[in-house]
Amino acid sequence: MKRPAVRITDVAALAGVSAGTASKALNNTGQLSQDTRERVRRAAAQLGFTPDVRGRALSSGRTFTVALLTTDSSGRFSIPIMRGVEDVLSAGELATVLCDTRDDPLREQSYLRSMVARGVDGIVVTGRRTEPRPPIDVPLPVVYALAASTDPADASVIVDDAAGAAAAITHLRTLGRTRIAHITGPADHRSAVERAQAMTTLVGEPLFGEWSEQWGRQATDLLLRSHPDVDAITCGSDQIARGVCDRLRELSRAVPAEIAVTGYDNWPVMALASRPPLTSVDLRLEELGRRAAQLLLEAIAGTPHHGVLELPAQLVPRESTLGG
Amino acid sequence: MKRPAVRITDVAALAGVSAGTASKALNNTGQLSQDTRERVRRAAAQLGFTPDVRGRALSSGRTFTVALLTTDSSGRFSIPIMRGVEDVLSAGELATVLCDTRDDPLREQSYLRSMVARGVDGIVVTGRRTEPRPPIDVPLPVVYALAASTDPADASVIVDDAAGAAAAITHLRTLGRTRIAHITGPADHRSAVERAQAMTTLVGEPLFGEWSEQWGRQATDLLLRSHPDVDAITCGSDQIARGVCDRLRELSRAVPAEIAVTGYDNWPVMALASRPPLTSVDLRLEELGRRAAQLLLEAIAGTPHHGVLELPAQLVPRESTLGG
DNA sequence: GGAAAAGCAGAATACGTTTTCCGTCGCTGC
DNA sequence: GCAGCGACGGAAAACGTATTCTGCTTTTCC
Repeated sequence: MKRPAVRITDVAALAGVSAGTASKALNNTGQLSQDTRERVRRAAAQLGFTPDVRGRALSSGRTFTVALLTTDSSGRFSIPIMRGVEDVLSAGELATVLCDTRDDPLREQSYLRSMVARGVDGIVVTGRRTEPRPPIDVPLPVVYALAASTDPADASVIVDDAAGAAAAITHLRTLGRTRIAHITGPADHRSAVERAQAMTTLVGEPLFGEWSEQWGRQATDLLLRSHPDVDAITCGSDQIARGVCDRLRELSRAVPAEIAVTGYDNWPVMALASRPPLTSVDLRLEELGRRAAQLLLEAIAGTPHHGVLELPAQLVPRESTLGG
Repeated sequence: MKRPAVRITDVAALAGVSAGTASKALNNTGQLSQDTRERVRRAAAQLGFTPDVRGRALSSGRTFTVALLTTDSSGRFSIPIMRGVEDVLSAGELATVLCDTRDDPLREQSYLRSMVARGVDGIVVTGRRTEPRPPIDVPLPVVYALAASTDPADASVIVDDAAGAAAAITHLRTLGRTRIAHITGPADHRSAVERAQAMTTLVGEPLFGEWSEQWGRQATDLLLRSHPDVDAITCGSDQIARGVCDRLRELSRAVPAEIAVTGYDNWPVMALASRPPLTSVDLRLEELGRRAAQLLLEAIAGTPHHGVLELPAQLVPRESTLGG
C-alpha cells in the first residue's frame, strides 16, 4: 500500500538522463531536444511521478501555496469568496491555506509571520464587512477582496454596491412603481450607507436599523404610518426584506400587487424561504473570489495590478416584485 | 521593508555556535548545556528568527500542514467544523489547507495526490451529511469528522444524534407534554432516521419530507388533521420547526402554551429569527472539529486512535417550549 | 593518577528539487 | 581542415533545516 514515493531521480533513471535534465523536461525549461522531453514525460507518467512540493519549494522559492486571510470564516460573505478563491487556485495546482483571524490583530500578526515563514506565494485578504481596511505589511503579493485596502496602490476587488442598488430601483421603476421607500441596516455600516445613497428619488428618508427580520417588521410599521401610500420597499438585506414581507402579510397588504419588495445579498436561505420569494441583488461573491485569485496569480507571475476593481452585482427577479 | 530573512545560520553565528547546534537548542533536542540553549534562544529572539518551514519540511519530513478535505465548503455543517479544526491546528502552529471536493470523486483523488505530494502531516475528512463514507486511501494519519468512515479501524468523530433527539423528548416530557409528534427531513437521510428512531412514544408516525420551512408548514396541516390533540412537535431541523411555528401562528395555535415546538441543529439564523425563538439541539460542531483535530494531532504524534467517538449534542431551551 | 564514562558541540550528510555553469558534440563557414 | 558557434545534456551547487556521527573536553570512579 505504502509505495515508496517515486522521486525525480527514478524518473531520470528510467528515461536514461540525469535528474537535472528530467527536471528541465518536466518543467519545459532549459534547452533539450523534443525527443528527450518526450521520453522523460513518458517515464514520469509510467511511474506516476508527482514532484515533491517540499524539495521544489526549497529550491525554487515557489511553494504553490496561497494564504487566505479572513477576519471570520463563518460569515455568509466570506464563505462564497473562499470557494471562489479556492476554485481558481486549485485549478492552478495551488493550495489554499486558511487563516481565520477572528478579528484579532494579534492572531493576524501571528498568521502573517507564519505564512511568510512558510514562504507562501501570495495572500488574499478578505473580511465580512465592506469597510476598507488597513493594508497588511508583508513582502509578498497581496489582493484584497470585498474589503478594499485603504492604500490605493494595493490591488482590491470589491462589489459595486451603488450599481446593485441602482439596479433594484430601475427594476422597480420599470415595473411602474414610483413611491419607493428604503429600509436597511446600521448607519455606520458602509454597505448600508452606499446602498442607501444609490437609492435615488426615495419616499422619505432611508430607515436605518439592524440587519434583522425583526427590524424589517418594525420598520414596516413605522413606514406605513408615515407614508401609507408606498408602492415599493427596497431593503438593505434579505433578512430585512423577509421581515418586511412577513409584516405586510400580517397586515394583509399584498406583495407585490400592492407593495413590491426587494432584498439584497441574494442569500438563498432567506430569499427563497421568504413568502413570496424575494427579488434580490446577488453580490456574486464567488466570482469576486475568483477574480481576486486571478489577480493574485498574475501578481505572483510578476504583473501586479493596482487599484480597486469593482465587480457588478446582479439583480435576480422573483415573485416579490414580479407578482405571482 | 523587505528584510533579508534571517536564517538559522545567522542565529548560530550570533550565538557563536554551529547551525546544527542552534537547531538543537531551538528544538530542545540533542544534548546541549542549558547555557548554550539559552544563548541561542536569546540570539534567535534578538534577530526575530522564524524557522523556514520549507527547509524544515524537507529535512524532518514534518511539514506542519494538515489538509481539510470537505465535500462542500459552503454548507452550514462544514463551516463550524472547519473553524474548530483550524482553531486547534493553528494553536499548534500547523497550517490548514482547504480541499473542497464539491462531491466530485475525481477532484477528491486529485486533491489527495496533491496533498501526499505536499507531504501534509495528516488529513481531516468531513462532509455535509452524516452518512458514513468510504475511507480514503493514503499513507497518512486520517480522522473523519461528522461522517464516519465505513472502516471501523479508522478514527471518526460524530455527533450522538440519538442522544440529542432523546434530550428533546425528555425536555418536553419534563414540561408535562405527552402527545408529541415528529416532523423531519427525507427518509433516506441518516440524520432524519436516527433522530426519528430516538424519538420514543410518539403520537403517530414521524412525518418525513424535506428540510424546508415549506414542508414544516405543510406537515403541520397534515398533523393537525390526523392528530388534533398534539401538545408538542419535535422537528428534525430548525428550518422545519420555523415553518411549523409560522403555520401554527397563522392557525392561532399558541406556541408553546398550546403546542410546544423544538428544532434541531441550533442554527442561529433560524432558531433565533423564528417566532418564538426555537428550543433546539446544538450539534456542537465546532467542538467536534476540535476533537477531530486533537485526535489527528495525536495520530501524527504516533498514538493513533481507532473507532468512532460520539460527541453529545446539547439542548438549548428557548421560548418555543418555555413559554414567554 | 589513570582509565572509563559522561557531557557537550561541531562537521558532515540528508531531504528532493531547481538552476547555473560547463563540457561535448556536430555543424557551418571560411 | 580548423575556428567558432549552437544545441544539447550532465555535474554540481544551492535552498534551509534536522540529525547522525564523531571527537574533544571534562568529570568520575577506582
